[in-house]
Amino acid sequence: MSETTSLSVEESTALITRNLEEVIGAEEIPALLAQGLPLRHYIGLEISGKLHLGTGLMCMQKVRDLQRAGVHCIIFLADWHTWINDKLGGDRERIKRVAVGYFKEGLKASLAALGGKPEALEFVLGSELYHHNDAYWETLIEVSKNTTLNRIMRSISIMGRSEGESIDFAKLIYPPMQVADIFILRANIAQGGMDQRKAHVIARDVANMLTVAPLRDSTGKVIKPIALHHHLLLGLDKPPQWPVDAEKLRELRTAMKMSKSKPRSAIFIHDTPDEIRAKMRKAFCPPPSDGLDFNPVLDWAEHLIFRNGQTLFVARTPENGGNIEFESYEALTAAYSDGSLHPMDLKNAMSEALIALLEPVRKHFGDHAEIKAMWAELEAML
RNA sequence: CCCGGGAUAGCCAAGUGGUCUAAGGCAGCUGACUGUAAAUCAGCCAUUCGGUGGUUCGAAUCCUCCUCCCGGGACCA
Repeated sequence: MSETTSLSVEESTALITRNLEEVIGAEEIPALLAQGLPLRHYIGLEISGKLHLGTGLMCMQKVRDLQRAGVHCIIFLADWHTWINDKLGGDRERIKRVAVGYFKEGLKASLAALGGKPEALEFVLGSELYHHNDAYWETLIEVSKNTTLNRIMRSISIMGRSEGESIDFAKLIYPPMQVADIFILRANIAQGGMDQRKAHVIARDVANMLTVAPLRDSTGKVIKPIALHHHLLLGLDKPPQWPVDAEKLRELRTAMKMSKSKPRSAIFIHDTPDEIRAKMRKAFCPPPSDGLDFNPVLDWAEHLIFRNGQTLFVARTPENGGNIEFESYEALTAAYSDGSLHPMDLKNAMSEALIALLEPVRKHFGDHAEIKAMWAELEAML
């Protein structure tokens, strides 16, 4: 508790904004910190299948940073959004059980593994937030009245659906609901992957038009939520288009990301060491001659190891060059580029690094029968 | 409720009475080749065609009933 208050505005700002793909409203942060406004963060998660590293590690790394910066962090368990988006069979009771069971435990364990404070997390369940909450529904209407149908239709990519896809009407309610969530949770910081920016941009655009639940700073002035967008980890499988056409990168990003619906592309937070080794061994890992940009193994090394303040130890036989430890991503890519680090050695090193990083999570799921049962229940409904 | 169109492997999809123990593609799996993966090559991958009853020597293919999906329309005192 004392560590959070001892940070300067600059230090806090740096923690809040580091290691992100994009920050919208970065210039507003120092002022909010300086005036001592309590910062409330939010990240909304659909209760879809198993938790993979994108959620467990990428999302939670930022949550850890925010906690260290003194921000109150809220994990919004979006059971209604899950229902709307046809995940988990659309069974609301099961979704709710998985949310407050498996999901909560998985996220807490992941955050703990990254050095965060799971006990300080606030979990909010969508269905509970909405129940008997006039302000929520009023805000939903206000958000809707201040945006357009076209805008909403263009934003359905936030739910992993492509524009032009045939959808039922409920899916159009999803984006404005997500925006309303932010305001009703009084979150002045909204976090999500790059795929969530459309919802966050709408939130900022309508922020000044809301009358029921506007966000305010300490002086009472209406403010917009700061939007933090973290990197989307590449899937371990070959991108749908290879080589990647830089022109089409925008659309391809989503197709290239790790996805639980493509098991080969993802590692889950409680995968066993052997599963991790097997998936990593099969991972797409193009040679340096193909460039470094869309290599998922390097991508993971950068975002999960180095940006997490760790080093990468590569155990090699003497004939393959002997052991070596990389202190930075730059050093790693330099070695990979000049051919002195073989892809297989890189993969082996990443496997062991991830196994070690996820060890506490596996332990959490393995040691407690009750938590293991939650996981089993989820597996059974996939 | 009415009209029309559908329902074939994880997905897309051919096939409209026998040669269908169901083409092809994607995905997936295995092996070969690479000190990784990818690419390439070889192999595997529906005894079964939404369910039911029937016609027939013989049905995924024709008929009955049922279930579900899609499009349109009707109803809306």
